[in-house]
Amino acid sequence: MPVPAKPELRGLEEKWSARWEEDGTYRFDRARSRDGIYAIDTPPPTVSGSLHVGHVFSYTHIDVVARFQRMLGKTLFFPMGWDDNGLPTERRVQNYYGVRCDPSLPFDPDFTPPPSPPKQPISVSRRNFIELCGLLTHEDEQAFERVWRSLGLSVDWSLTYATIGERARRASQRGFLRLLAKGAAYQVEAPTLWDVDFRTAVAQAELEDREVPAAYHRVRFRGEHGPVEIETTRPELLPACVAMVAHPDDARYQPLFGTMATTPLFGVRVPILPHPAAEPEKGTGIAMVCTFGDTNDVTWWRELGLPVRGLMRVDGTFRPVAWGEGIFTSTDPARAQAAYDQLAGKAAAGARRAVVELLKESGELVGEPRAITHAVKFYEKGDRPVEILTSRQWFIRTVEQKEALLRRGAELRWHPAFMRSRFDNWVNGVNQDWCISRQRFFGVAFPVWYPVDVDGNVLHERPILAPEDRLPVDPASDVPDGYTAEQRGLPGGFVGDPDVMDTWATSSLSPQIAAGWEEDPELFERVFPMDLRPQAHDIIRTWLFSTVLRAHLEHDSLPWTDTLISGWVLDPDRKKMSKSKGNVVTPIGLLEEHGSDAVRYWAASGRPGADTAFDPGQMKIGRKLATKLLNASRFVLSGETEPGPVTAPLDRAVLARVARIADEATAELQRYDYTRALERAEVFFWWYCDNYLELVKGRRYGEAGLEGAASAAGALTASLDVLLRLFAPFLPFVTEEVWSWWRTGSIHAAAWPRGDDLRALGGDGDERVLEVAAELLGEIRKAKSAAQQSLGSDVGRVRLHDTPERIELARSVEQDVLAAARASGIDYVPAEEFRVEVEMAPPPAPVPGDEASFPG
RNA sequence: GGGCGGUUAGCUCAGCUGGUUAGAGCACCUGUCUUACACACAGGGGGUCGGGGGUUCGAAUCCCUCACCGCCCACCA
Repeated sequence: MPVPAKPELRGLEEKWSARWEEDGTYRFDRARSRDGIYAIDTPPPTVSGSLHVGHVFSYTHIDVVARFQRMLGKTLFFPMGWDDNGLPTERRVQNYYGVRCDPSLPFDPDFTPPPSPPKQPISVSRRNFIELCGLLTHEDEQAFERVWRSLGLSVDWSLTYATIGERARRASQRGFLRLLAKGAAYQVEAPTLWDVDFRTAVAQAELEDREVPAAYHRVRFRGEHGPVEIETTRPELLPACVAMVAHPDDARYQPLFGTMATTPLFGVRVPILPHPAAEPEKGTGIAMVCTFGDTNDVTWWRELGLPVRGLMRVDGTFRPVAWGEGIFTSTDPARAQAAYDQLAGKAAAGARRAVVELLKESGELVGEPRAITHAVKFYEKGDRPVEILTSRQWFIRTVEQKEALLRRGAELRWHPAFMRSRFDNWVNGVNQDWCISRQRFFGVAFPVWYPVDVDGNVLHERPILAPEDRLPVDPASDVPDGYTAEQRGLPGGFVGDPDVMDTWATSSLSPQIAAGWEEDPELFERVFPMDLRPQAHDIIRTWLFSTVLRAHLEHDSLPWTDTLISGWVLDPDRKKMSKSKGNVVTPIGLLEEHGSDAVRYWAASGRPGADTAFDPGQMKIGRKLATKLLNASRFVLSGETEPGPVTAPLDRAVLARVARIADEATAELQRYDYTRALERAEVFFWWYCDNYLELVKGRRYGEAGLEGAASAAGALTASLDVLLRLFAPFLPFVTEEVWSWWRTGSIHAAAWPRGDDLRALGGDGDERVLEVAAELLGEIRKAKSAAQQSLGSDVGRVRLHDTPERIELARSVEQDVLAAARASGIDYVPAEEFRVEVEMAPPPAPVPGDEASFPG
């Protein structure tokens, strides 16, 4: 393809992304051995809406690494995954179609959602709901793919997987069964973190703190020896109070240990007990234990062997109960009932107001509530604080693995290294096993059924496990071996486990899913453990942690050798770019406005782990760079003379310099410091354009004869060839365009440049030549600029004062400097310091043999 | 409360193992349409390197300390 007269960036994205797809440029070659493969555990983006600027940012980092490794000669295992299962998708489907899942409804094969979501959500069966989830995520995934292709991600799209896909379901279920077999997973009915809006259990890793207003209420209990006061922010849990605790060494309460107290309003007699977790400085130093207000309550409940009086339902409201018997025994059942009736059916906030009113009336509230602001645990996607409810859930043992996980974290190579401390911090703070079951619908089912005995009791302790060769199974529709479909739910029959797995329980197996674990042993052996896990820092405690855990338990290894952590994109005001703003600045809009290479340039300016400001200015600079590459390349490639041996000192010097730059950039990229690699190449490239191209221009046009022109052409093409390849991972479109003008094949399949190749071509060029020539030229330009003259104007003689050593170097490039400066000659004056005098007026008429003279 | 990162020109950031007058780009000012590029080129102004101590012949760079910003974790009766 000839060099265009007026090269343009416009349209390169469509042109080249289509060509790459057609040519299979990024196809993984599964025939290669392990050491010829670079495998990436690509983050599967959550398919529950749109991609945002942060995605463009961090996936560019991944792609730069991928392209670098590919050019080093590796075949890239670079899959794309779609994280489409889970709550975000359910929530989006509910809003998008205006539906709500009701598992009690039968499947309606004819159901189609209304064109626009109705005000009142339509209840649909679980299967209808799941089908809608599949429908919407499929659409989203196509839209995502378009953005990724337009950004230039060099993924092999034939390796795509989805976390709700069959392969992922099979891997998740197999992984679960394996854990169960080795005792690393278990089921228990116990107090669990619970989101009352989503009505599901959640995991410790999915919690976040939020500052919310609250109030301390001082409440008076009746003790055997007088009143005992506690302080609480959750007076509504008073009816769930099962004990009072104080520190064993607390002299104020030591006399009370072993005695009973009676709760206000409800008249329940509770023991006063010592426990070291009670802190004398907090509140009144004695606390009420409720089932359950927080994790402390759970500890006290367990360690002190207290009973459960669970009052909260799965939706966060207080269930109606009859006071008087058993756990609801009261010294005054009528009063307890009357009080509780004010709470029943209410959620926490309403119940709190009711209780406070009642306590005020009864005089059992001491003083006024004291307003405070404190941090409360929320499910990260939730709107109300998490509660602790007793329920039956599946867990993976993590607490007993803490030491092993810390060792794995130390084994892993972190980029940047300091990010490891986040992992260590989190592992050290793990205090409960990982709850992996969710009371939701669009997720991977547990491959488990339970027998139902003749009395209709579900025998949870005797789960019927699906055999591995039946996976994936849906226990809601599939029937366990030895039973018939008619026996579902009947005495003597069976029931399916109703829950689905936490989405992290699936994505923690992303390397295994992508690599064909147990399904494609040849592939698995070649790509697992993988080379790289790229991801953002906010999910170290979830995705990275859980992936390391699963690989450790299942394969006794790390899932990858290296991890590359990306930062966040920040607003100009230094806050994390919010969803709303991220949606205003859509990735497609950005790519269209600035061009993909330019946006990638901005992204690559964000160092590993560094939060980076959203900066259109940086994108403009990237676009300038891409344009400059087009124009400079046009100059380099449009000469008349064929490249020949590189003999001119200036040319040999520039090859030496380019060789050094290439080696430096290579070293940075090998350290995963793509930002510095880009900066090295970029700074040099601008210098190269402004100085070397100017100095060599005349000779390249043949002003100094054929040999000089051939040397220039040889150095120009050789250096451009290397520079293009150095930029290729960052600016894949423009570099491919220029490459196509004069080379065959894709630049992205070309070999990564090595300094030694250039050194072989140019011999041992002396780089100092470049400095001397550029400084000399600079001084002459300065003189023209000061005289407000065009840089193209002619000047007279130039007198260079410099050290003898540098004068020698200058002599070797004299013709190049004279041509670039449009000066008539150079006089050399040995001196201590570099100084240049320029005779501005050109000689009136060149007279042969006439010596120019300087004034003074 | 524990930890991690940051604080360098108006803005975005380089400055890695301490070494000559602290750099780049953007923005600003002044020139120049010079046959690759005006999406360009040349020139210029602009910083007590967050504060305070210390080590050193020498500190933006190493140590201590404080402050502020951001994040992670823990606690939240």
